[in-house]
Amino acid sequence: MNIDLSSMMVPADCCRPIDDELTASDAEATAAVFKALADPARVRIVSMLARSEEPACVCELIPPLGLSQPTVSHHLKKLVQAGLLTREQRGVWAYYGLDREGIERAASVLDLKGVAA
Amino acid sequence: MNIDLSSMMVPADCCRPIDDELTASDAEATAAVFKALADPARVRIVSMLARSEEPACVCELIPPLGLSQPTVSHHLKKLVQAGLLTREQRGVWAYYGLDREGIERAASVLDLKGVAA
DNA sequence: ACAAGACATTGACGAACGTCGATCTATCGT
DNA sequence: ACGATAGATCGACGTTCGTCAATGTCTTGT
Repeated sequence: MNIDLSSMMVPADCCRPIDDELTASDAEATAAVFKALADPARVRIVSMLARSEEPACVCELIPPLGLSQPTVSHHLKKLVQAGLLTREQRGVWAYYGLDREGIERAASVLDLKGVAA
Repeated sequence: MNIDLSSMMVPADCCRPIDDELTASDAEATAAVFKALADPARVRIVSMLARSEEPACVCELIPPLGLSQPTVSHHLKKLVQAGLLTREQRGVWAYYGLDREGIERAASVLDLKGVAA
């Protein structure tokens, strides 16, 4: 009682695992970048810096965010660690700017063109 | 002892708040999408579906993920709610596929071209 | 009608996260 | 050297998240 699997339209043999071409560490690294953007405050920070072109210091960001200074510093650190922001010390002030390269790298992950057929 | 502020190279008048052109709810909505992608398992799910073109049923996803069935269902629900995946019931099976439109909408947020000068 | 299978939902638990007040560090002007 | 200020770090708190076992729901075949 052999069955020709190739001729079946509806796969009764569902549940054959499809291969994951993404390593566990690759997925973790990608998720880490999105995790950095998974907070309203950090989205607003990136949004503000994207429109200012020139870097901004921390004190400029605190009022519009409505958060305490330590909290803003915390978010900025997360974004720098994710490679989305750059930090530059100018005297007493710390200036944060967009890491265009990092942003583009994150955007390329969502690029569906060139993937699959 | 008047001071000409416009001629100062270093802004002693730092810390003037820059305006946030993104509403709080807008930032929250954007963050919600990234939050859906802020997990290694969900990144792998999207990655797998991006390469398969045709939707896949849950049972196909469980083995490569190495997670329990309820956990996989949980992740799939999150991705659907974020507008990144579509769900279609075919008999006993539930087929999940990429929501290309949703993915592109998320990617457009990271698009720096057209923003700032 | 009934049993089996695919998937969703619930409840519980530990880990990670966002937030703040308090404190520490570093830089500048006097 | 000192006081003032920008920003980072620490410690603690409540909340959210990822995970699983157990259970529920719905569809299919007998």
